[in-house]
Amino acid sequence: MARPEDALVTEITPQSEDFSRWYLDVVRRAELADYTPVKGCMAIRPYGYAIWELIQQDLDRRFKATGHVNAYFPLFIPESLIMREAEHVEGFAPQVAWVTKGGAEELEEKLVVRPTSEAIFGTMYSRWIQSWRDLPLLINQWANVVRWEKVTRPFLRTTEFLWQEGHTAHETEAEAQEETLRMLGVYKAFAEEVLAMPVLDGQKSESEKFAGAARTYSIEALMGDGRALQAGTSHFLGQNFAKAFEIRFQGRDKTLQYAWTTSWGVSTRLIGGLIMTHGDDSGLILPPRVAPYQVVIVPIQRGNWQETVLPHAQQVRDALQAAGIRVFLDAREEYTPGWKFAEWEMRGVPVRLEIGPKDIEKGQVVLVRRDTRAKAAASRDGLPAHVTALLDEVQRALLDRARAFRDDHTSRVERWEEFVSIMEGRPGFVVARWCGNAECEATIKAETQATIRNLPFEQVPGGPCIRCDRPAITDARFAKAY
RNA sequence: CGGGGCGUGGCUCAGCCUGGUAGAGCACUCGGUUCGGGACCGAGGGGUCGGAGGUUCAAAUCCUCUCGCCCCGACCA
Repeated sequence: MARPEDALVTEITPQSEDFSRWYLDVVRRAELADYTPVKGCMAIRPYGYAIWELIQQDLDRRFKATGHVNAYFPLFIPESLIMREAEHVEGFAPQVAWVTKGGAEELEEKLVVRPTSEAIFGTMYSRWIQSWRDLPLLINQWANVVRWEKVTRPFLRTTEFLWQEGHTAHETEAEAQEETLRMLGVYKAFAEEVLAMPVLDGQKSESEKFAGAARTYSIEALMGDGRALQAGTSHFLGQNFAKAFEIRFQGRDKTLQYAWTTSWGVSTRLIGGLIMTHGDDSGLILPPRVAPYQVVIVPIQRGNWQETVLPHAQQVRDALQAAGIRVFLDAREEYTPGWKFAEWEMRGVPVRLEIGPKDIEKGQVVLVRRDTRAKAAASRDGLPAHVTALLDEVQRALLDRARAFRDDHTSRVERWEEFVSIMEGRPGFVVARWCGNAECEATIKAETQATIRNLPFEQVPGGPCIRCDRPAITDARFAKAY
C-alpha cells in the first residue's frame, strides 16, 4: 500500500498551484533534476540527462538528414557584436549576464554570456561567406545559453539551459523562408513522433516574435493543466542580421548581395513539456522513444531466487537487449518488488516486466504498461518481438491520448464573453479572429492573461476581431502560457 | 521588481503566539525475518534551527537587517 506521506498530489487538478506542486515533485522524485546553490540554475541528474541525450540523438539525425552539420561557437560575446542589431540588443539587454573582469583585470570591452548566438554566428558567417557557391551554409550547435530570468522553474525556465541552435544563411529570400518552415516541420514531426506531444504550428504575432527576426514561427503544446508551452521556434531573419554583420556574397549575377538568414532552436524545456503532457498521479510517463529504460525487469525475490529466478531474468534481459530494447534488470536485493514497481512508475518506464517462480514454471513473464497499467502474461517464446510491438503501441497510445486531450481543450470562439469564461474556467487553446492590432492583443492579455500563441497557417476568413470588433485579418490561437 | 507565504537532520514537517535540556515520520547504518503493489522487528548515526546583528541571566522562539525558496502579477525557450 502506498503510504500517504509518499503519495503525490492525489489528483492532477487544473489549478496551477497543485499542478505546479505536482510538477516539482515529479522532477525531484523521478530524479530528473535538482536545485543547486547557483540561483536559478538546476543540476540535470543522470536520469534526466539520459532523456536529453535521446532527444539529441534523434534530433541530430533529423538535422543531418536535412543537410545540416554541427559546430561550436564561443560562450562569450563582445559587447560591440551584440550591439550591432538594434532590435536584437533591445530584446535581450534585460536578460544578459555580463563579464566585466578577467582575473584581476577590468576588461576593456565587456563580454556577454550568450543568451543566443546570432551575433557570433553572424560575425563568423561574414568571414566564411564570399560567393553564392558558399551558400547555403547550414550549421547547428549544441550548447548552453544564459538568460537572467526573474522567475525560474526546472526545465521550463532556468537561468542557464541546454539547447540546440541552428543558424543558416541562404542565397534567396525564398530559400531562407523555406528553410525556416522546413525546420519548424522537423520540430513538429519530432515532437509528435518521438515525444508523443501534439503541437500546433503557426506564426508568432509581431509582439511575440524573436528580437531581430522578420518572422517567427513556433510549435505550441498543451500541458495537463490547460496552459500552453512554446516547445520550439524557427525564425526567418530576413536580411536583418546579414546587414548588421555584413554577411555578403557575390551572386550569380556578379552583384554583391546580403544573405538571407534563419535560426531555430529547441531546448531542455522539451523535457518539462514531456512531464506535463504525459505525467499522472504516480509520476512521470515516458514515451518509449525517449525512455532511458524502455523495460525494467523486476525479479520476484522468493526463496533461493538468486539461483531459481535471477538466471531467467538475465536471459530475458539479454534477449530483449539483443533486439535493441533499452532494458534494465533491477536485481537490487534491498528493495521489495512493490517498492520497485512504485519507483519505476515514478520514473516513467513504459513497460515493467515481472518474472517470478510461477512465471518460470509456465514459460512466461508478466508485462505491465505504464500508461494504462494493463497487466498481461506473455510467452517467453517470441518475447522481443512482442515487447517491441507493445512499446510501439504505448508510443502510439500516448500520442492519441495527448491529442484527444488537446482537442478536447481547444475551442473556436466567436463571442468575447465566451472567450473570457473559457480563460476563467477550463483553460486551453481558444481559436478566434483577431484584428492584428498589438494594443488589442495587449488588452486581451491584461484582461484574461491569455496571449496569442501563434497564428494558424489555415485561416477561416471574414468576421470581426474577437475583442475590438474591427475587421479581423487573421485567426489566432490564444492560451495562458508558461 | 511589487503583493503574499515559508526557511528547523537527506526529505516532509511539529515546536515559535506565551523565551528555559532540539522533536516526529520517512530516508540512512548494522543484525535478523521477508519479498507477485512502496515489508516487519531490534539496535544505531546524523541538526551551532538559512545568515548577521540586537534584546535577555537565557533565543529555534522576541526585534532589525540580509540571503534563499514557493505562490500570484509585469519579462521570457
